Amino acid sequence: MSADTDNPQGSCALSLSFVDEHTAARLAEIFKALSDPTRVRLIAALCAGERCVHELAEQLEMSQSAISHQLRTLRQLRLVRSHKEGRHVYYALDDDHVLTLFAQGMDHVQHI
Amino acid sequence: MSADTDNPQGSCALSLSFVDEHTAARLAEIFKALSDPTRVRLIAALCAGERCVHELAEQLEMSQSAISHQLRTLRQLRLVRSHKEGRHVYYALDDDHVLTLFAQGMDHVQHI
DNA sequence: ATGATGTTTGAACATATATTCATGAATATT
DNA sequence: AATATTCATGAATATATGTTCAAACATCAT
Repeated sequence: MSADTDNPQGSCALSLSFVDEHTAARLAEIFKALSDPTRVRLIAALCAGERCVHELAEQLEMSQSAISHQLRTLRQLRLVRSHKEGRHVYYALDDDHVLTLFAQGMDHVQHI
Repeated sequence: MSADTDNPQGSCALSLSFVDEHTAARLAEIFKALSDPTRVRLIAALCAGERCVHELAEQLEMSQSAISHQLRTLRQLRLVRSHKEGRHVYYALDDDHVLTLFAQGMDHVQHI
């Protein structure tokens, strides 16, 4: 069996198999953002629309500080964006890409 | 602004926003599997077809032990499957779901 | 059998991570 | 002004994770 020509996964597989270390690191970073249950629940909550920090803290029944720390992680990785309205800081999914990625993960979980 | 009726993300968002803790944990687990650069590179390598451990170790220029440890993580999360042929253990992506999830991540990275 | 090859496993260590608590900054209310 | 609310930040701690090394296991060849 020749491993080099063996390609059971389809035509797009070839380009995916050439992932340089930098890209691999960035990919890992994105997935790492979603590798924590709290952050998963935050993303899920934001699928329904934007929310401010204390709303998210209530919904997840966690301290405001903990939520803020996690939102910071999500913010740094551009998975969410925020804007201020008075005292409140509203968070929302950065774009539909995040939702698609998240939904794909859900698919996988439900598929197993 | 009524947060409950605000839904700028589309119709599928509602169901995604109701993610119980167990599902969140499983989702996080899946994403965690892809949250390490080595594992990302492994998945990428396997996109081209099945490979045995020492081939992957050569390609990634890492010790066989390190590769084996990471493959175990991926195996436990059903992202890869393996079968033995003589002394060799061949690994492959478990199904197309993995490839789709991975490709979606690539999309996101290249989109930012 | 003996030795060589391919893979897995366990233990130990260093690093990374999430969480909590305390504090500070900005805004709103009285 | 004084106070309360909302959020961000830093430090400390406990836990989790990746890596390395050594040893064990399985398979094959001689």
